[in-house]
Amino acid sequence: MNTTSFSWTKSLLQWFEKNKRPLPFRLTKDPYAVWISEIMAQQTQIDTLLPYYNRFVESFPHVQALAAAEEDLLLKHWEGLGYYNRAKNLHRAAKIIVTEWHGFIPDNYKDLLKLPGIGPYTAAAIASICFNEKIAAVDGNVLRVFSRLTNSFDDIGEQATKRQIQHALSQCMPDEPGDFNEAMMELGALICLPTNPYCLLCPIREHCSALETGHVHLLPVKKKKIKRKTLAMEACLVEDTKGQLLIEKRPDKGLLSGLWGFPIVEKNQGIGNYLQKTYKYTEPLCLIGKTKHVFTHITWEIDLYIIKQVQHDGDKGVFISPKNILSDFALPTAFKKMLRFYNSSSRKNTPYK
DNA sequence: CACGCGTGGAG
DNA sequence: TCTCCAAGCGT
Repeated sequence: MNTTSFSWTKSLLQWFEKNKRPLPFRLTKDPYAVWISEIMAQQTQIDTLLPYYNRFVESFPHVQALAAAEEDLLLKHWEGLGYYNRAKNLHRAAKIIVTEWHGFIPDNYKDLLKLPGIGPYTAAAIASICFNEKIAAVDGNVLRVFSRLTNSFDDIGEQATKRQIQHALSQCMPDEPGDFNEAMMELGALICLPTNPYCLLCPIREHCSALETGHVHLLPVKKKKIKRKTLAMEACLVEDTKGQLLIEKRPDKGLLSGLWGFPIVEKNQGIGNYLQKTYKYTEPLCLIGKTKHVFTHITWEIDLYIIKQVQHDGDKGVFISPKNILSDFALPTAFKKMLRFYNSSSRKNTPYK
């Protein structure tokens, strides 16, 4: 087994040193900061997470602060970033680190892998960047770069392919494994793009099998297509006599679990029926607009209704002013759209779409 | 292994 | 408008 690093490693590392983006979490090897950034980076582009990262580490500067935080506050910091289970797993892991690891983040791949929310990619990223462990961090960028370098038509959607690539790269890590991993990802993010890659600017183009054979545009191979089902939904803004709106905490399982939102049900259930059964509201509903919200695997086609001047005595649901909903509650984007529409349409006739 | 799980940018 | 895709993980 050849366990020396690849011949192109040096060129890649030199390119990385010169071209890497100045990201805030690159200013430190603090495993806590790197951990947070890597969790946020899962399935998320770096530019998107930057403001979230800065706010998060300011509010929760160390693992003890994170472990002691209220989950609602944590979710508020995650609001709009998506994949909210990441925040919950981060919380669970923080508590485990405090109670079982004396507040120290595990310093190796194997132990990191045991923590909730940390899989093969994230464990490898933290272990290599913070603790110099020679283990490959294989994300979507690396799968693409490696497929092209080796002219491999293996399906990168397969778990087996990911394992093989991680194994192959891990056998050949240089003495700067963290830099190597980051360099591979940075190359994928800046040069070896999914479409129209900048091959002429690539520091390892002379070693690229796909470029040599003209297959760059065919790689990587990903067979599985996402199939998205459409659900017809009905949502309702329930307004009381003081102009406050009814919000509900979503169930603790499933889509957007643990966050807050306005009453919403599938159309065949009927929002009027739901409100009457749950809150005994009998005031008339008025359709005020239609919109669509697209998740990874579901599309909601939403009919938005409103009920005005609802009488309630406090025990029938949580009523909060729109301003305080925005400032104090973690509201997913689908519901924020409704609130924006509500705020603007009270002054002028804005189409809801 | 297949599927559930958000959102925003780019072509 | 539609599709893909992004520093993936849990079940």
